[in-house]
Amino acid sequence: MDDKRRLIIECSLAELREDGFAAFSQTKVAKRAGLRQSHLTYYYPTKDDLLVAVAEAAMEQQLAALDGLLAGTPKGRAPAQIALLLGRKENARVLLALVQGADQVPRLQVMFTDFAKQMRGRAAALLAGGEKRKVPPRDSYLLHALCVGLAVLGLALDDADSGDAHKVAAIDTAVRMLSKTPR
Amino acid sequence: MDDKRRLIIECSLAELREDGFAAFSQTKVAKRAGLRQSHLTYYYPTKDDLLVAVAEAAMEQQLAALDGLLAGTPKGRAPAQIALLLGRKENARVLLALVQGADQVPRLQVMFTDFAKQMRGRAAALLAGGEKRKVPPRDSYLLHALCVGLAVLGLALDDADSGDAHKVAAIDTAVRMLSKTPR
DNA sequence: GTCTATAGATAGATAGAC
DNA sequence: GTCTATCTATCTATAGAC
Repeated sequence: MDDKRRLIIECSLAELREDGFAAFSQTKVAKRAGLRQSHLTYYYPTKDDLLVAVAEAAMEQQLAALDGLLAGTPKGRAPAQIALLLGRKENARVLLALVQGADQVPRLQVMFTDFAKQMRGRAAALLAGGEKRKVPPRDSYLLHALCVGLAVLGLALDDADSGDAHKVAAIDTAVRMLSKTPR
Repeated sequence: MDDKRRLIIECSLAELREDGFAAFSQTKVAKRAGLRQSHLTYYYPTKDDLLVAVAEAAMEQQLAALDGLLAGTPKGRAPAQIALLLGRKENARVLLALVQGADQVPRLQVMFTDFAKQMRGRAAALLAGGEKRKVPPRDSYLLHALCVGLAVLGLALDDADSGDAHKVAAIDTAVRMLSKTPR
Protein backbone atom coordinates (compact mmCIF):
# COMPACT_ATOMS: atom_id res chain seq x y z
CA MET A 1 0.00 0.00 0.00
CA ASP A 2 1.17 3.48 -0.77
CA ASP A 3 -0.51 4.53 2.44
CA LYS A 4 2.31 2.88 4.32
CA ARG A 5 4.86 4.91 2.46
CA ARG A 6 3.05 8.10 3.21
CA LEU A 7 2.80 7.14 6.85
CA ILE A 8 6.51 6.47 6.99
CA ILE A 9 7.37 9.77 5.37
CA GLU A 10 5.04 11.66 7.67
CA CYS A 11 6.56 10.05 10.73
CA SER A 12 10.04 10.73 9.44
CA LEU A 13 9.21 14.38 8.98
CA ALA A 14 7.73 14.54 12.45
CA GLU A 15 10.92 13.15 13.94
CA LEU A 16 13.04 15.66 12.05
CA ARG A 17 10.78 18.52 13.01
CA GLU A 18 10.88 17.69 16.67
CA ASP A 19 14.41 16.56 17.26
CA GLY A 20 16.43 17.19 14.16
CA PHE A 21 18.92 15.07 12.33
CA ALA A 22 20.17 13.22 15.38
CA ALA A 23 16.71 11.77 15.95
CA PHE A 24 16.34 10.58 12.42
CA SER A 25 16.78 6.85 12.76
CA GLN A 26 14.83 3.98 11.29
CA THR A 27 14.19 2.74 14.78
CA LYS A 28 12.51 5.93 15.94
CA VAL A 29 10.54 6.43 12.78
CA ALA A 30 9.32 2.86 12.92
CA LYS A 31 8.28 3.18 16.54
CA ARG A 32 6.29 6.28 15.75
CA ALA A 33 4.64 4.61 12.81
CA GLY A 34 3.85 1.48 14.77
CA LEU A 35 6.00 -0.69 12.55
CA ARG A 36 9.13 -2.71 13.04
CA GLN A 37 12.34 -1.10 12.02
CA SER A 38 13.14 -4.04 9.84
CA HIS A 39 9.91 -3.40 8.03
CA LEU A 40 10.96 0.06 6.97
CA THR A 41 13.79 -1.47 5.04
CA TYR A 42 11.30 -3.16 2.83
CA TYR A 43 9.92 0.15 1.62
CA TYR A 44 13.21 2.01 1.87
CA PRO A 45 16.11 -0.43 1.67
CA THR A 46 18.70 1.96 3.05
CA LYS A 47 18.57 4.95 5.29
CA ASP A 48 19.67 7.18 2.45
CA ASP A 49 16.74 6.01 0.37
CA LEU A 50 14.43 7.08 3.15
CA LEU A 51 16.19 10.40 3.55
CA VAL A 52 15.83 11.15 -0.13
CA ALA A 53 12.12 10.40 -0.04
CA VAL A 54 11.71 12.57 3.03
CA ALA A 55 13.64 15.38 1.39
CA GLU A 56 11.34 15.31 -1.58
CA ALA A 57 8.32 15.73 0.66
CA ALA A 58 9.93 18.41 2.80
CA MET A 59 10.99 20.53 -0.13
CA GLU A 60 7.60 20.21 -1.72
CA GLN A 61 5.92 21.33 1.48
CA GLN A 62 8.26 24.25 1.96
CA LEU A 63 7.70 25.48 -1.58
CA ALA A 64 3.96 25.12 -1.16
CA ALA A 65 4.04 27.03 2.12
CA LEU A 66 5.98 29.85 0.53
CA ASP A 67 3.73 30.00 -2.50
CA GLY A 68 0.64 30.07 -0.37
CA LEU A 69 2.13 32.85 1.65
CA LEU A 70 3.16 34.94 -1.34
CA ALA A 71 -0.20 34.48 -3.02
CA GLY A 72 -2.16 35.66 -0.02
CA THR A 73 -0.01 38.59 1.00
CA PRO A 74 0.09 42.14 -0.32
CA LYS A 75 3.53 43.08 -1.59
CA GLY A 76 4.52 45.31 1.28
CA ARG A 77 3.78 42.74 3.94
CA ALA A 78 5.66 39.90 2.30
CA PRO A 79 8.89 40.46 4.27
CA ALA A 80 7.07 40.15 7.57
CA GLN A 81 5.34 36.96 6.48
CA ILE A 82 8.54 35.46 5.18
CA ALA A 83 10.29 36.28 8.42
CA LEU A 84 7.55 34.45 10.24
CA LEU A 85 8.01 31.40 8.04
CA LEU A 86 11.77 31.50 8.56
CA GLY A 87 11.24 31.76 12.28
CA ARG A 88 9.51 28.41 12.49
CA LYS A 89 12.16 26.30 14.07
CA GLU A 90 10.63 23.03 12.90
CA ASN A 91 11.10 24.06 9.30
CA ALA A 92 14.62 25.20 9.82
CA ARG A 93 15.43 22.00 11.66
CA VAL A 94 14.18 19.83 8.84
CA LEU A 95 15.94 21.75 6.13
CA LEU A 96 19.15 21.97 8.07
CA ALA A 97 19.09 18.23 8.53
CA LEU A 98 18.71 17.88 4.79
CA VAL A 99 21.61 20.25 4.15
CA GLN A 100 23.66 18.05 6.38
CA GLY A 101 22.56 15.07 4.40
CA ALA A 102 23.29 16.82 1.13
CA ASP A 103 26.86 17.31 2.21
CA GLN A 104 27.27 13.54 2.20
CA VAL A 105 24.62 12.10 -0.10
CA PRO A 106 25.08 13.16 -3.73
CA ARG A 107 21.47 12.48 -4.63
CA LEU A 108 20.40 14.98 -2.01
CA GLN A 109 22.82 17.57 -3.26
CA VAL A 110 21.25 17.37 -6.68
CA MET A 111 17.81 17.82 -5.17
CA PHE A 112 18.98 20.78 -3.16
CA THR A 113 20.48 22.43 -6.18
CA ASP A 114 17.12 22.32 -7.87
CA PHE A 115 15.30 23.39 -4.73
CA ALA A 116 17.52 26.44 -4.43
CA LYS A 117 16.78 27.28 -8.04
CA GLN A 118 13.07 27.21 -7.31
CA MET A 119 13.60 29.41 -4.31
CA ARG A 120 15.60 31.92 -6.29
CA GLY A 121 12.73 32.06 -8.72
CA ARG A 122 10.40 33.11 -5.91
CA ALA A 123 12.94 35.62 -4.71
CA ALA A 124 13.15 37.13 -8.17
CA ALA A 125 9.38 37.38 -8.38
CA LEU A 126 9.28 39.14 -5.07
CA LEU A 127 11.96 41.58 -6.11
CA ALA A 128 10.24 42.29 -9.40
CA GLY A 129 7.21 43.19 -7.37
CA GLY A 130 4.65 42.50 -10.04
CA GLU A 131 6.39 44.61 -12.62
CA LYS A 132 7.95 43.13 -15.69
CA ARG A 133 11.39 44.21 -14.56
CA LYS A 134 14.26 41.82 -15.16
CA VAL A 135 15.85 40.95 -11.83
CA PRO A 136 19.60 40.28 -11.94
CA PRO A 137 20.36 36.71 -10.84
CA ARG A 138 22.78 37.96 -8.27
CA ASP A 139 20.00 39.83 -6.52
CA SER A 140 17.72 36.83 -6.12
CA TYR A 141 20.75 34.81 -5.12
CA LEU A 142 21.47 37.35 -2.40
CA LEU A 143 17.92 37.42 -1.11
CA HIS A 144 17.72 33.65 -0.99
CA ALA A 145 21.03 33.32 0.84
CA LEU A 146 19.92 35.95 3.30
CA CYS A 147 16.77 34.01 4.08
CA VAL A 148 18.73 30.80 4.57
CA GLY A 149 21.06 32.60 6.93
CA LEU A 150 18.22 34.06 8.93
CA ALA A 151 16.63 30.65 9.33
CA VAL A 152 19.88 29.12 10.51
CA LEU A 153 20.51 31.91 12.98
CA GLY A 154 17.00 31.46 14.27
CA LEU A 155 17.90 27.90 15.17
CA ALA A 156 21.27 28.60 16.68
CA LEU A 157 20.69 31.74 18.72
CA ASP A 158 18.54 32.20 21.74
CA ASP A 159 15.27 33.82 20.97
CA ALA A 160 16.09 37.27 22.24
CA ASP A 161 18.88 37.58 19.70
CA SER A 162 17.06 36.11 16.78
CA GLY A 163 13.66 37.69 17.19
CA ASP A 164 11.26 38.29 14.39
CA ALA A 165 11.86 42.02 14.42
CA HIS A 166 15.45 41.55 13.32
CA LYS A 167 14.44 39.18 10.60
CA VAL A 168 11.72 41.42 9.26
CA ALA A 169 14.07 44.38 9.23
CA ALA A 170 16.76 42.46 7.39
CA ILE A 171 14.46 41.11 4.72
CA ASP A 172 12.69 44.39 4.35
CA THR A 173 15.95 46.25 3.94
CA ALA A 174 17.20 43.78 1.37
CA VAL A 175 14.00 43.82 -0.63
CA ARG A 176 13.78 47.58 -0.67
CA MET A 177 17.39 48.08 -1.61
CA LEU A 178 17.40 45.44 -4.27
CA SER A 179 14.11 46.28 -5.86
CA LYS A 180 14.28 49.97 -6.33
CA THR A 181 17.64 51.40 -7.26
CA PRO A 182 19.27 50.56 -10.55
CA ARG A 183 22.96 50.15 -9.88
CA MET B 1 48.09 16.64 31.08
CA ASP B 2 46.49 19.46 29.22
CA ASP B 3 48.18 18.15 26.12
CA LYS B 4 45.70 15.33 26.10
CA ARG B 5 42.82 17.71 26.10
CA ARG B 6 44.26 19.61 23.22
CA LEU B 7 44.81 16.40 21.33
CA ILE B 8 41.23 15.36 21.90
CA ILE B 9 39.87 18.71 20.75
CA GLU B 10 42.07 18.70 17.67
CA CYS B 11 40.93 15.22 16.72
CA SER B 12 37.31 16.16 17.33
CA LEU B 13 37.66 19.13 15.03
CA ALA B 14 39.30 16.98 12.41
CA GLU B 15 36.39 14.54 12.51
CA LEU B 16 33.89 17.37 12.17
CA ARG B 17 35.82 18.97 9.35
CA GLU B 18 36.03 15.79 7.37
CA ASP B 19 32.70 14.14 7.92
CA GLY B 20 30.45 16.52 9.78
CA PHE B 21 28.16 16.00 12.69
CA ALA B 22 27.34 12.40 11.94
CA ALA B 23 30.99 11.47 12.38
CA PHE B 24 31.29 13.17 15.71
CA SER B 25 31.29 10.28 18.11
CA GLN B 26 33.49 9.54 21.07
CA THR B 27 34.45 6.29 19.45
CA LYS B 28 35.78 7.90 16.30
CA VAL B 29 37.52 10.73 18.06
CA ALA B 30 39.19 8.31 20.42
CA LYS B 31 40.34 6.10 17.58
CA ARG B 32 41.89 9.06 15.83
CA ALA B 33 43.59 10.19 19.01
CA GLY B 34 44.88 6.73 19.79
CA LEU B 35 42.91 6.53 23.00
CA ARG B 36 40.10 4.38 24.29
CA GLN B 37 36.63 5.79 24.02
CA SER B 38 36.14 5.19 27.70
CA HIS B 39 39.16 7.35 28.33
CA LEU B 40 37.61 10.36 26.69
CA THR B 41 34.91 10.30 29.28
CA TYR B 42 37.51 11.02 31.91
CA TYR B 43 38.37 14.36 30.35
CA TYR B 44 34.89 15.04 29.03
CA PRO B 45 32.32 13.09 31.04
CA THR B 46 29.54 13.45 28.53
CA LYS B 47 29.39 13.95 24.82
CA ASP B 48 27.88 17.38 25.34
CA ASP B 49 30.83 18.41 27.45
CA LEU B 50 33.11 17.49 24.60
CA LEU B 51 30.97 19.28 22.08
CA VAL B 52 31.04 22.46 24.12
CA ALA B 53 34.81 22.36 24.38
CA VAL B 54 35.09 21.75 20.66
CA ALA B 55 32.74 24.61 19.95
CA GLU B 56 34.87 26.96 21.96
CA ALA B 57 37.92 26.07 19.92
CA ALA B 58 36.09 26.21 16.61
CA MET B 59 34.59 29.62 17.24
CA GLU B 60 37.91 30.97 18.40
CA GLN B 61 39.59 29.71 15.27
CA GLN B 62 36.93 31.10 13.00
CA LEU B 63 37.13 34.53 14.59
CA ALA B 64 40.90 34.48 14.36
CA ALA B 65 40.74 33.49 10.70
CA LEU B 66 38.36 36.32 9.95
CA ASP B 67 40.40 38.87 11.85
CA GLY B 68 43.57 37.81 10.13
CA LEU B 69 41.84 38.13 6.83
CA LEU B 70 40.37 41.55 7.51
CA ALA B 71 43.66 42.88 8.85
CA GLY B 72 45.61 41.84 5.81
CA THR B 73 43.15 42.88 3.13
CA PRO B 74 42.50 46.26 1.54
CA LYS B 75 38.90 47.35 1.98
CA GLY B 76 37.79 46.75 -1.57
CA ARG B 77 39.01 43.19 -1.68
CA ALA B 78 37.43 42.13 1.58
CA PRO B 79 34.28 40.68 -0.02
CA ALA B 80 36.30 38.39 -2.24
CA GLN B 81 38.38 37.18 0.68
CA ILE B 82 35.33 36.60 2.84
CA ALA B 83 33.68 34.67 0.06
CA LEU B 84 36.75 32.47 -0.08
CA LEU B 85 36.56 31.83 3.64
CA LEU B 86 32.86 31.02 3.42
CA GLY B 87 33.55 28.66 0.56
CA ARG B 88 35.74 26.40 2.68
CA LYS B 89 33.48 23.47 3.19
CA GLU B 90 35.36 22.22 6.25
CA ASN B 91 34.56 25.42 8.08
CA ALA B 92 30.94 25.37 7.10
CA ARG B 93 30.69 21.73 8.08
CA VAL B 94 32.04 22.37 11.55
CA LEU B 95 29.88 25.40 12.21
CA LEU B 96 26.81 23.72 10.85
CA ALA B 97 27.38 20.81 13.18
CA LEU B 98 27.58 23.28 16.03
CA VAL B 99 24.37 24.98 14.98
CA GLN B 100 22.77 21.61 15.04
CA GLY B 101 24.12 21.06 18.50
CA ALA B 102 22.98 24.48 19.63
CA ASP B 103 19.45 23.56 18.71
CA GLN B 104 19.56 20.92 21.41
CA VAL B 105 22.21 21.90 23.91
CA PRO B 106 21.42 25.14 25.75
CA ARG B 107 25.05 25.79 26.67
CA LEU B 108 25.92 25.81 23.01
CA GLN B 109 23.11 28.18 22.20
CA VAL B 110 24.50 30.67 24.66
CA MET B 111 27.93 30.38 23.09
CA PHE B 112 26.49 30.86 19.65
CA THR B 113 24.63 33.93 20.70
CA ASP B 114 27.87 35.50 21.78
CA PHE B 115 29.70 34.27 18.72
CA ALA B 116 27.11 35.88 16.49
CA LYS B 117 27.54 39.11 18.40
CA GLN B 118 31.26 39.06 17.72
CA MET B 119 30.61 38.39 14.08
CA ARG B 120 28.18 41.26 13.83
CA GLY B 121 30.89 43.46 15.30
CA ARG B 122 33.19 42.52 12.43
CA ALA B 123 30.41 43.10 9.97
CA ALA B 124 29.81 46.56 11.38
CA ALA B 125 33.49 47.40 11.13
CA LEU B 126 33.53 46.29 7.54
CA LEU B 127 30.50 48.37 6.71
CA ALA B 128 31.92 51.41 8.46
CA GLY B 129 34.92 51.01 6.20
CA GLY B 130 37.38 52.75 8.45
CA GLU B 131 35.23 55.81 8.89
CA LYS B 132 33.74 56.73 12.21
CA ARG B 133 30.28 56.23 10.82
CA LYS B 134 27.71 54.58 13.08
CA VAL B 135 26.41 51.44 11.42
CA PRO B 136 22.78 50.55 12.16
CA PRO B 137 22.58 47.18 13.94
CA ARG B 138 20.15 45.91 11.36
CA ASP B 139 22.76 46.35 8.68
CA SER B 140 25.42 44.30 10.39
CA TYR B 141 22.75 41.75 11.26
CA LEU B 142 21.86 41.52 7.59
CA LEU B 143 25.44 41.14 6.42
CA HIS B 144 26.12 38.45 8.98
CA ALA B 145 23.02 36.50 8.11
CA LEU B 146 23.90 36.74 4.45
CA CYS B 147 27.32 35.26 5.09
CA VAL B 148 25.83 32.43 7.11
CA GLY B 149 23.42 31.70 4.32
CA LEU B 150 26.15 31.69 1.70
CA ALA B 151 28.20 29.24 3.73
CA VAL B 152 25.25 26.90 4.15
CA LEU B 153 24.39 27.02 0.47
CA GLY B 154 27.99 26.26 -0.32
CA LEU B 155 27.64 23.04 1.60
CA ALA B 156 24.29 22.00 0.24
CA LEU B 157 24.55 22.83 -3.45
CA ASP B 158 26.78 21.30 -6.04
CA ASP B 159 29.76 23.41 -6.81
CA ALA B 160 28.57 24.84 -10.08
CA ASP B 161 25.61 26.45 -8.35
CA SER B 162 27.46 27.75 -5.34
CA GLY B 163 30.63 29.00 -6.95
CA ASP B 164 32.78 31.74 -5.52
CA ALA B 165 31.70 34.23 -8.12
CA HIS B 166 28.14 34.19 -6.83
CA LYS B 167 29.30 34.59 -3.28
CA VAL B 168 31.62 37.46 -4.06
CA ALA B 169 28.91 39.23 -6.00
CA ALA B 170 26.40 38.84 -3.19
CA ILE B 171 28.70 40.08 -0.47
CA ASP B 172 29.99 42.86 -2.61
CA THR B 173 26.50 44.02 -3.46
CA ALA B 174 25.45 43.95 0.16
CA VAL B 175 28.50 45.79 1.38
CA ARG B 176 28.21 48.48 -1.25
CA MET B 177 24.52 49.01 -0.74
CA LEU B 178 24.71 49.05 3.01
CA SER B 179 27.79 51.17 3.36
CA LYS B 180 27.10 54.05 1.10
CA THR B 181 23.55 55.24 0.92
CA PRO B 182 21.85 56.78 3.91
CA ARG B 183 18.31 55.50 3.97
C1' DG C 1 4.57 -8.86 -2.29
C1' DT C 2 4.58 -8.04 2.88
C1' DC C 3 6.50 -8.53 7.11
C1' DT C 4 9.69 -10.62 11.02
C1' DA C 5 13.59 -12.51 13.52
C1' DT C 6 18.06 -11.89 14.07
C1' DA C 7 22.71 -10.62 13.23
C1' DG C 8 26.56 -7.54 13.61
C1' DA C 9 28.28 -2.98 14.38
C1' DT C 10 28.62 1.07 17.04
C1' DA C 11 26.85 4.29 20.33
C1' DG C 12 27.69 6.56 25.24
C1' DA C 13 28.37 5.95 30.27
C1' DT C 14 29.56 3.57 34.71
C1' DA C 15 32.24 1.30 37.99
C1' DG C 16 36.44 0.10 39.28
C1' DA C 17 41.76 -1.01 38.54
C1' DC C 18 46.24 1.09 38.68
C1' DG D 1 44.60 11.65 39.28
C1' DT D 2 44.80 8.61 35.03
C1' DC D 3 43.22 5.00 32.46
C1' DT D 4 40.56 0.42 31.33
C1' DA D 5 37.14 -3.29 31.21
C1' DT D 6 32.64 -3.83 30.64
C1' DC D 7 27.52 -3.03 30.33
C1' DT D 8 23.44 -1.72 28.05
C1' DA D 9 21.09 0.65 24.53
C1' DT D 10 20.57 1.62 19.93
C1' DC D 11 21.70 1.55 15.37
C1' DT D 12 21.30 -0.43 10.14
C1' DA D 13 21.06 -4.38 7.15
C1' DT D 14 20.40 -9.28 5.77
C1' DA D 15 18.23 -13.53 5.28
C1' DG D 16 14.25 -15.81 5.43
C1' DA D 17 9.12 -16.77 7.05
C1' DC D 18 4.35 -15.99 5.77
